[in-house]
Amino acid sequence: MALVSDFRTKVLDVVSQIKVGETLSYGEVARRAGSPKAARAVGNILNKNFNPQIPCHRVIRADGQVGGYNRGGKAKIRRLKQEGAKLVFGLTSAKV
DNA sequence: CATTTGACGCCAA
DNA sequence: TTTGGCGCCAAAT
Repeated sequence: MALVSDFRTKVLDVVSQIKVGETLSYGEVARRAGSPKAARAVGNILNKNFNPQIPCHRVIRADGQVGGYNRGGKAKIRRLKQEGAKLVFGLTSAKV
């Protein structure tokens, strides 16, 4: 009953496990959720399930980009910087 | 029920 | 190195 869809629940669970200052990529979350190729699905799930309990803003792309955010990528970056996450630099990946 | 979209990821040109 | 295209999964329409 509690299982709406294994993936959805698992993804939300994994994301909620992210600690402060840590950032996971969609691919990583997808892999933990049980499907290493469901990175797209992960983004979709988070996008339609913005749970205040889940730090979806700590989930970024594998390229190092922040990706997107229901509130706007800017807000996401802001939140990550505020928590001390290793953000490259805004939206443009400044590959040092 | 089938099709389209979407916060991605990786390979090829 | 950069840009483009394909592949994969789930949810929405």
